Amino acid sequence: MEQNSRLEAASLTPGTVRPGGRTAKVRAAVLEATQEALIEGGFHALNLDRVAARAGVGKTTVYRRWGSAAGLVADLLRDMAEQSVPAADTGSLEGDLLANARLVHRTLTDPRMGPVFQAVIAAAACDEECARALNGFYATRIRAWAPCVERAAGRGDVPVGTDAGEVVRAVSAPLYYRFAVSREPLHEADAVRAAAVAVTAAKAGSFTRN
Amino acid sequence: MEQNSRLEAASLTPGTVRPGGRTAKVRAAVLEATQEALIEGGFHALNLDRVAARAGVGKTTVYRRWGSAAGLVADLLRDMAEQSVPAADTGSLEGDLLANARLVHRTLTDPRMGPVFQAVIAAAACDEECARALNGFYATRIRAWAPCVERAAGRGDVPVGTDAGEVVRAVSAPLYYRFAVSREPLHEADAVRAAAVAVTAAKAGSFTRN
DNA sequence: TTCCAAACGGGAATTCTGTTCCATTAGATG
DNA sequence: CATCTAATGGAACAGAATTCCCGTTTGGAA
Repeated sequence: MEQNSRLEAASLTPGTVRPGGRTAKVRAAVLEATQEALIEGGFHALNLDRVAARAGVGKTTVYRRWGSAAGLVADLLRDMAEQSVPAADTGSLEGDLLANARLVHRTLTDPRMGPVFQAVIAAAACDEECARALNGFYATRIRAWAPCVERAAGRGDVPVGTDAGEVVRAVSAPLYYRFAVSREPLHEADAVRAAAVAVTAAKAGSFTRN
Repeated sequence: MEQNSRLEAASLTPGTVRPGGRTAKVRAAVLEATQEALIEGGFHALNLDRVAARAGVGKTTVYRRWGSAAGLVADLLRDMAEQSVPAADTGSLEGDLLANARLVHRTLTDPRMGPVFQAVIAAAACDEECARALNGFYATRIRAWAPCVERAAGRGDVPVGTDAGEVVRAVSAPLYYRFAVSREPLHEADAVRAAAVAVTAAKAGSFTRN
């Protein structure tokens, strides 16, 4: 019985019974190689065979543990979600949301991070598991930045009942829209405007619940 | 010389020398089949072979004229950009932007159009030609809706110098952000809020140029 | 109406992607 | 430190995607 369950666990998700040492090294190398491949060729060009070669790992291992291009990206997203970046606390809603807008702008225009985000958005559009992973990634980020708005509500800068998450989303949305949807170039001014619009609307009570 | 240029044109872009009759029928059938395939399986599962079969067309033709999955989507996008939908004119900025927000919401949640937009966003993230085509599609839509904001400026509802395009983008952005980036469910309330936020910020002058 | 070549279509040949088998390596447990 | 087996890696294999070849159809100009 006990032996059976161990066998079952192993056959279902390789890499979970012996997570230490080699297995962890392999995962790190594969995710690193995946990210490099996404930067160079995007999601469509992601190839398990080449990822394995670049990671210096047998391709059988990659096929067994991740199964598909989408599986690789989903795992990369889970890895990315764990690396938290601290939210700002400048003392004013304007300052905090501007810091957020600049961070998003800097990330999306970064020559390495930009292509990675293009790729994970594409992967999420192609695969349900990736979509859930991407959703989790942003849920984490939104939760991390919501306190900025809650502090502003505490100071009386925005109405009580303001949906903090919605305000945070409103800052990112115009930047991601240009980046992934309308495919227009992103400028610093877009980040400044996004923050300003969110602050104005929040103070006017456009984000209150109900 | 003349014969040479004709030959060259034919070898470069099949379907441009004799665009009438059969060629046009084949294109229509292939783009229709492409859309159906995207609805069913998304961009990642788009297969030139199956598209050809579904369109009732030789697969050689599809490979020759479109070359790749990205080529098919890019042409589909050019076709979609040509089909214009008229913008609203309700007499108020609130009414016009709410109509726009509802239209976007309805489109993205439509069981057929939703998957198509997921697919073209994914394709644009994978391929430069698709990215340009998608950019052209939204440039057309934004241009079509900008007059709503310009009329509001004429009425004195928003400051002179308000960037009409930016206001229109601001309405779509939160909806597309949920749809394609954070992958959260879209509700009617999101559309209403998006329109309200854009109106509030526009009236406050957050979208003025310079 | 006639003619020419653009565009198409079917099938073979090729290339590339993904899968399976089995021997080898190395965590974990006592 | 000995043992057991999870996890890995190389190689052969199977299957799908793409290209090539060449005959057929058809749009459009004379």
